[in-house]
Amino acid sequence: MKLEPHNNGDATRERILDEAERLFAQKGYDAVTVREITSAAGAHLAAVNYHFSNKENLYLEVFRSRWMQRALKMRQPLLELEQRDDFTAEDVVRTLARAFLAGDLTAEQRQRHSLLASREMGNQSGVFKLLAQESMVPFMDLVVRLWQRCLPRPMAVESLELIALSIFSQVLYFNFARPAVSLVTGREYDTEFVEQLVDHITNFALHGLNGDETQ
Amino acid sequence: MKLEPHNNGDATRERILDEAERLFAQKGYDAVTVREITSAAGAHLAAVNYHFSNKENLYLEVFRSRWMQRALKMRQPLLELEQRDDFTAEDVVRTLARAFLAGDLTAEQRQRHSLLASREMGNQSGVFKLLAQESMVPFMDLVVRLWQRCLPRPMAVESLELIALSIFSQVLYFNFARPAVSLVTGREYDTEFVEQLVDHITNFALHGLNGDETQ
DNA sequence: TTGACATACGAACGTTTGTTCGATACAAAC
DNA sequence: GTTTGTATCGAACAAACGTTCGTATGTCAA
Repeated sequence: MKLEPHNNGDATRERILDEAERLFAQKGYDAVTVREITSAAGAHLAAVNYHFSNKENLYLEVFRSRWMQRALKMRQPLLELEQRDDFTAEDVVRTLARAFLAGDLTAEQRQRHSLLASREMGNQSGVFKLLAQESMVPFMDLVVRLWQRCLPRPMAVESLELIALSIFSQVLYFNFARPAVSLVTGREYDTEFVEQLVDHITNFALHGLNGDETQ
Repeated sequence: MKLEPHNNGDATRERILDEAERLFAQKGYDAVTVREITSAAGAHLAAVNYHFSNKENLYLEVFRSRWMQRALKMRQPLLELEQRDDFTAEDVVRTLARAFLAGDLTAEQRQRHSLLASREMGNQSGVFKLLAQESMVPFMDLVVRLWQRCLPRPMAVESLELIALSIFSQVLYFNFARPAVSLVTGREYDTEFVEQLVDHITNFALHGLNGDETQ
């Protein structure tokens, strides 16, 4: 009856991580049960405690080995931009918006990413500290650094930080609040709409309400 | 030993609603227990089921009788603006930002409001539908209407909706993600910083990165 | 004083929760 | 073939969960 060999390598562990991330993003930590995770992963109930000692550590591991890795991937386009010697402020914003909304991850992965992040933004748990210190702060610093290199006239770091946060709040929101956005705009998150969103965020971040429409 | 009379009017009910809202905002629905709520409210465990039939209905009632009422209050300044016959796009944005970040509610109430909202933005529960249909959509419509009356040249409704969502995402984020914002900026949410945030959002929404600094 | 009514209380219910533990099955090493 | 180590399994645990129910205590009208 049993198809899988017992010496599975890390196959079961990985499957549990996958399903755990999916369910944690969808429902939040407390709404998900260990039985739900292991059942979805086709694993035994006790597998969570065997591979991750306990539920809380599994949650932490989701961030350490899944979320962080994806955060690095999403930072990559900006790092590549940093290598170039000519780029504009628009390049920076567009690259950022594209990385979060239309990068090479799947749509589901992006939503997961933002949902998990937004769930941790409110409290001050250990996961939040990891997420903020290891991902958010370096990301903000990078964006500010890029702007300082390409803006025609210098701006205060404090102002640039706030602007970076404003843009960040938008890409986060347009990802994790999809039901709300779809309801207000009446649009589905198809390729066309996502491209429009990238354009909008770029435009808005550059010129605000007074910006020219590029589309 | 008992100080409160048994015929309490709705005092116990109200106390439970208060503590329930506070705890739901802080921890989320599933992380809060009925015992925790009633204990914080100084009420009996069974009081929740007596006054609200069950936990889920208590959660719904928090939104119906607390959250909605506050949402109306926060819309008020914009409705007053609508009565005037002269106002600028800056007035609209500043009034909106001020209502969410520095209105006459307490700082804690504003954070609660945004935390509860952000928790419901991700899923499609019944509470979300209530929140979106009864509060968010009318709010967006109002903002778009105001802009259409005062902008020098007409803009497409779709563009204005996206801009309204962008501003909304910022005021929401700067409220519910206070730990993250404080960590990145190194600032506490004192009066001065909140005023700076209102200025920033207004400025950013009007001119984006290219905006003049008014401060 | 009595009755009806609303609220609060104590105590328990059945279920679900995360976790534990010993037994079992398999692969690789000796 | 035996041993060793890793992974899975079945079964159970104690604790915590939301909920229920009968009773007690108060208020107010008759």
